[in-house]
Amino acid sequence: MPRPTKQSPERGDARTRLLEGARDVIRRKGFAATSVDDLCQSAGVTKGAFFYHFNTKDALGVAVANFWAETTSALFASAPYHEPDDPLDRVLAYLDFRKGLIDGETFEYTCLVGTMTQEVHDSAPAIRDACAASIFGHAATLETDIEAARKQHNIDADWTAESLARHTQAVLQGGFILAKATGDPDLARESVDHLIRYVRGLFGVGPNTSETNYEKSS
Amino acid sequence: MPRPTKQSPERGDARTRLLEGARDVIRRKGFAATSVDDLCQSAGVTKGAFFYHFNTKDALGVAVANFWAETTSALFASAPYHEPDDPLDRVLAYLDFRKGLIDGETFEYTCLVGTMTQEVHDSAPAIRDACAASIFGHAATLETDIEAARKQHNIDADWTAESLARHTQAVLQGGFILAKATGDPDLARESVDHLIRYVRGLFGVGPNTSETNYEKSS
DNA sequence: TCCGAAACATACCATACGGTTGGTATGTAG
DNA sequence: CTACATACCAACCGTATGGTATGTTTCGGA
Repeated sequence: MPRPTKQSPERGDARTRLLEGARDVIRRKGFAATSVDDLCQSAGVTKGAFFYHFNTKDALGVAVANFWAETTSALFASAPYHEPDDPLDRVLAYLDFRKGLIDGETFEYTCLVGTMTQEVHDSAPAIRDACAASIFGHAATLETDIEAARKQHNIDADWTAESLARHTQAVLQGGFILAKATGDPDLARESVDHLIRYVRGLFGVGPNTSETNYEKSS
Repeated sequence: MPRPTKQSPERGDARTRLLEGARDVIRRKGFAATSVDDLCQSAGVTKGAFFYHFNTKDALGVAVANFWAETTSALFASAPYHEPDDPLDRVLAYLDFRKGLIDGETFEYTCLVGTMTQEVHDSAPAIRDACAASIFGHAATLETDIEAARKQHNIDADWTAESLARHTQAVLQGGFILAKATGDPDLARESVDHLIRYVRGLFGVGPNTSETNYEKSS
């Protein structure tokens, strides 16, 4: 049973605070450069609490990757891009939704599991696998709509829905890297625009159909 | 004047060996997780040699990013994809060339400066800027051919050559992440295939023109 | 042949790191 | 009220780390 801490009883239990803090700190500094003390400070707990909930630092890495998978899948499941009847419109609305998420500070919109994958792919298989499950699990949710769109629009494609779904994730991940290189989220949005143009081209639709615009109004 | 070491007199001077070792070790383990001792071991030198050539670990980070920029630009400058007369064929040949480079172990084909950007973008501006210069400097070499192709083929585009050049780098970087997540280079090649299909679509050419195939014959 | 600087190697230091230990407050079941 | 598990805290430990101080080798030039 989680119990609130004396210092901050309103912020939830220590384990959740550690995961939320880790999510943000690791996106700023990376996994290896983030010390256990950093993680404890971001959560407002001591190392005793940390190692009570996680046996090792790597164990937190796995846990925060799973935490990321759960929270993002909940976000996407409740997002409005599922509304259109045409599955192609849902795919395009998804991409527009993703584009709208790219806003604010770098650590706010970049992908935790993409970042961690880069770092630990060769040294921490458990973390890498958890990250991969998050990435490809999300891609699978998109694959459904892509395949439905392919059938509904009678596209005789030389590509698979699976590969296109993965490609969307690759474009997003790559866009994040360019954005990090300059600190400018426009570079990530720019690649999403190219991706949208590509998908439209695959399905033979023009640059302006009538899907809802989900971009932030800022 | 560089001097060969007793242990390995044939492998060149210590500074170059440190840069070459850093290039490979950092691509495996990441920058933060790579210790100075790791770097010294990979080069077969001691810490005295390391700190004689580089004041700090971060200074090596900047140096290895510049080293990467120099060596890769030399590789691409001498690559055969510049041969076609049609600039569009050069662009497509470039993408085919990049696809052919994706082979072997993960650390052999992934991008050093993309990896380092992810890690240090918020904590080591000097390294980040050196990485950004490498990425966007390379993209600029591609931009020339794209712009020439756009004019030659009379494309009235709603995209710029600059943005498309950056997008190619984003796709490659994103493909590397997916490849790292699974250890399978096919995932990176798959995204390049989508990118090639996109570029063909932008210029209205079919799936099979006659550019040379630069893929490795392995 | 001698010298001095460049190019390393060796030994060492202070600190930060991941992890451990012992203890304490709180909740809960009987 | 007892007994015990959960959830956390404070202090500590051994080691690895980035960095330094100093010694040693190599080599071109006077």
